[in-house]
Amino acid sequence: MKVVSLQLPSGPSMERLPLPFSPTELLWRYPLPWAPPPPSPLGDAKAQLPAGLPPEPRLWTREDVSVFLKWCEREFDLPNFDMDLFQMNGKALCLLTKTDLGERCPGAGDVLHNVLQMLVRDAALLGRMPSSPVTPTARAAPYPPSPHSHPPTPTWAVDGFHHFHSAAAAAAQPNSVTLSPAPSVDSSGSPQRGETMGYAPSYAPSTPAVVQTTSSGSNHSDSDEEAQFTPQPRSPKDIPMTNSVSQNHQTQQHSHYRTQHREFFPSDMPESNTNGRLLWDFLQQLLNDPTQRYTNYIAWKNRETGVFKIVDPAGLAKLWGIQKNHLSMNYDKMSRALRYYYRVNILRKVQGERHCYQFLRNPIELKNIKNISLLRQQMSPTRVAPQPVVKTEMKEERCDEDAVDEDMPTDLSMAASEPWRKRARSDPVSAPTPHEKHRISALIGENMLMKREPDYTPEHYALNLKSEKCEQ
DNA sequence: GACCCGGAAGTAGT
DNA sequence: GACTACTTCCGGGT
Repeated sequence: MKVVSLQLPSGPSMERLPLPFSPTELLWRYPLPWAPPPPSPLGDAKAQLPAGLPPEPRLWTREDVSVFLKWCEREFDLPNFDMDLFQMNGKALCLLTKTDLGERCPGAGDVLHNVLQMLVRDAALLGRMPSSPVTPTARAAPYPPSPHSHPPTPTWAVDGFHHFHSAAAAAAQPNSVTLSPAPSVDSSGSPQRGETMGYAPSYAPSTPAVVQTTSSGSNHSDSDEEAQFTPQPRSPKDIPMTNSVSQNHQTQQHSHYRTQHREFFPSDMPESNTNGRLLWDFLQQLLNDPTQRYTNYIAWKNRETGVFKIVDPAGLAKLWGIQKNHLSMNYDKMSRALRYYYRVNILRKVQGERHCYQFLRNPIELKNIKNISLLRQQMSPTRVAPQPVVKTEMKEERCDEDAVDEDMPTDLSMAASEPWRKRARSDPVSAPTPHEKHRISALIGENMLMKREPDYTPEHYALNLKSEKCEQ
């Protein structure tokens, strides 16, 4: 067995950087934090890479990965890899940590990892790769620069990133991440080459799962919670291993999930102007995942009307916490954030149904709003009428609330908290004083009559875009 | 007890 | 420093 003594320079705190900046992501963001780079010990090996194998590992297809692994077996005299554990593209492969790789191919993880790191680094050196792991070319997509210009897709449920993907799809494809075992309902794995639902897989969020807890020592004091967070497979289909499976295999699964998690909504995600950093966007992206990989966490109840259900509140909160690097996130906290969206009419609660919410705004509309607080300028003074899909039993429940919310403020910021809005239930008589009313009016402004009308219907969501376009 | 609500203060990023 | 979008904590209602 050849000895590959690759001394990868260890970047500054690379492995200790908390999510969402995984070591791998850091590598992408800051490809060469340790300049000047040492000469690549892989120089020879690279020259011997199988013909047709792109020098940039992150551009590899699954087939390329297979070819590469086979090549590694031969070249470095490694034990045969279990190819089932490497059903992924190059980008996903590069996301695997040394530990991950070691779990998948005991005894060869270091070698594989170092080879990959070298290839990645050298590719970055050559400027072959963009700074982001995610759909770099999508930036050229015709994302409307103006908050009032909208892409042409009229159906909001499809979500804005549909067309953005479409535009960038072809060029972005090589950078999509496909991981295996595929968490998708699609047993064939994550979408490849843009075949699913007409979406291009330029952005393929990985299955949310357990965060890295052991390898790389990357996380901090919240690791206790992290350790408790176990992957929640969507269906029996998604559990390729059963209890009878060896611990080793489970570890590999675990590792797999960890790896996926590190890729969760990389911050350079081009599909929106918020990159999943905003909660509504995060939810939208989970909901609109082309392969429906997150339906075990959150799922549409009625996509047309924006009604969705949080299937696994705790799990979803964990995901959100990981996304925001608030690892102590729980549903209580996340739901508080959701409740702030009530104010700006981004969300409403579907009364009478647990964990059910409704988007009140077209995601494209939201994505074109650079600043949520701008919504205060778009607020209709009247609350949205209950949507038809909401269960009838809720209607009574809504009554008092609607009355209370009549002059609902529109500012999401804490600076504009709601002195006039006493607790609806505990203090139903507290109404805005004249002075407060005045302030509300000032907040609402004049020119911001929303497209939503008092008799707002779900159809408005779909039509909202259209009408806005026409107005322009 | 879980869910839901919203006030209040704090925080990280811009 | 102002602002945003939460996060955290909490008391209270369902």
